[in-house]
Amino acid sequence: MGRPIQSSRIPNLRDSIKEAAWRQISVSGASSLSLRSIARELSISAPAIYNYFRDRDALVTALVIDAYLSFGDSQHAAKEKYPGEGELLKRFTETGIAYRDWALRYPHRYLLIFGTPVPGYVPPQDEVLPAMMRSMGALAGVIAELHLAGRLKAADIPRFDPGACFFPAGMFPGPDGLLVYSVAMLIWGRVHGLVSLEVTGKLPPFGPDGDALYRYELESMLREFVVMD
Amino acid sequence: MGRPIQSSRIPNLRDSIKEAAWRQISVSGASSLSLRSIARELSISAPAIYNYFRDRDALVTALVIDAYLSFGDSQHAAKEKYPGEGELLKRFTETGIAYRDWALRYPHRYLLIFGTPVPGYVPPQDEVLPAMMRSMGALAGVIAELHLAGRLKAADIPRFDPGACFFPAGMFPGPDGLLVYSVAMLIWGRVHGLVSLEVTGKLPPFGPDGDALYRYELESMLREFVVMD
DNA sequence: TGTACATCAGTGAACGCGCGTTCACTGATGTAC
DNA sequence: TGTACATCAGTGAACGCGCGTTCACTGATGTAC
Repeated sequence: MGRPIQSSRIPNLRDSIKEAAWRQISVSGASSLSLRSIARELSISAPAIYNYFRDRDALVTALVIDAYLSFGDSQHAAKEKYPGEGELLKRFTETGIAYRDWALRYPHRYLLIFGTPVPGYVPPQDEVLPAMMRSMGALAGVIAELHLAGRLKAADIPRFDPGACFFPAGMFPGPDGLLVYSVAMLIWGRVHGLVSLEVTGKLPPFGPDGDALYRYELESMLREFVVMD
Repeated sequence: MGRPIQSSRIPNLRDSIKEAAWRQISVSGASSLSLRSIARELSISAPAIYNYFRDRDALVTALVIDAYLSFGDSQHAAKEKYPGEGELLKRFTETGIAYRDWALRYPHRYLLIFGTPVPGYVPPQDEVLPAMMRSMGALAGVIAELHLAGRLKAADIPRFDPGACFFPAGMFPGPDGLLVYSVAMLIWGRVHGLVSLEVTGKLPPFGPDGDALYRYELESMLREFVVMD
């Protein structure tokens, strides 16, 4: 009969723990994430989790990083759909649409990284920063490309000082990086506004009119910030 | 010597409980609000709270309503600073600025009503609705007034169907209420976007450049939606 | 091939903690006569 | 003015629960000889 076909051990337990954690977050939010109930769901004992994560906070940090990675993948994939020099506007729009699509597909990931902070938890900057910068860098990069192509309405847009910002200094290098930063903040604000209202259920979500509202905003940004053909 | 000057009872205990609750929320967020720790802070026993609130959820609901009332007070006060017929633009700007000022002054009240929902808690619509509609009605009212004065760029702005929305049907009566609704959603989205990024610490908060960024957005909305003089 | 051993993922019991809520109660207060 | 009484805000003990984390352990697995 040979060895037993299935071992009692779960393969890739580390990943299974994270999946169970996401499932719990989608039910009751990140602040009430519990190691014991994850263990219960996986039919393992709670201390077993400590073989994979130093403590509860380390698990949350891993989730935050995964969320940024997944978000970044979707942002860069969208951006790379239109890599041509003449496709800058399409590139912008596609990346903007991907922002919302990802958020609606993974609302709890979006809220974990962009929503109300989890009380009592501060993500360790040194661990999270690379994934965060990569993900936010996609849309910011498109804006920088628009600027390099001389297509930002540079004269009309005021420069805002980053100060002590979410984004580290040096994220927007090049000539007049402040302009790129300022446009990025304005655009991020508008995009985040609609998306977070939708994701928290305050706008009619997932519907065709959510689409229309959002697309209108993207077009309106182009009209306002970009020199059209 | 007469009666003891101070009784061991706290006057206005109901209010004291709510104040202690806000203090706790500002430290560790609404999701970890605890009746026992409120009691501890007030040096009373936990069951005493049940004389004033049916249960924990009832306390949260009272906080939500208070937040809407406080927000609504600030919105209507700002709006009434410029009641004249020729002061429509100032009225809009002032109300918009009050939106952010209130949020920055009471960040946890803002997050309680507009942030990530408290897991496991759904505010009872029938209790919360009046305070909510009054507060959101201020800015919406200004937009309706702009429309009545024929100053919305009606032709350029698409109409979005409210669908199953945060706002109940009938919030925007009058001719072409859908236009008012659509503009209100667009404006709310932009306002909420910047404000929520600031309130959650993702933009440099409380600084002069937060001011500038926000004022730029308000002006940009006027340019986009309103027929200027 | 067979045996001794090291590894180490996962266990079960225990620690000390805080929570919401209930219950019978107490004791100060104000009122009625 | 003095007494009997009703009211009811607040108490203390108890209920059953879930939590993160630690600890010494077990027992299956794979390796060295």
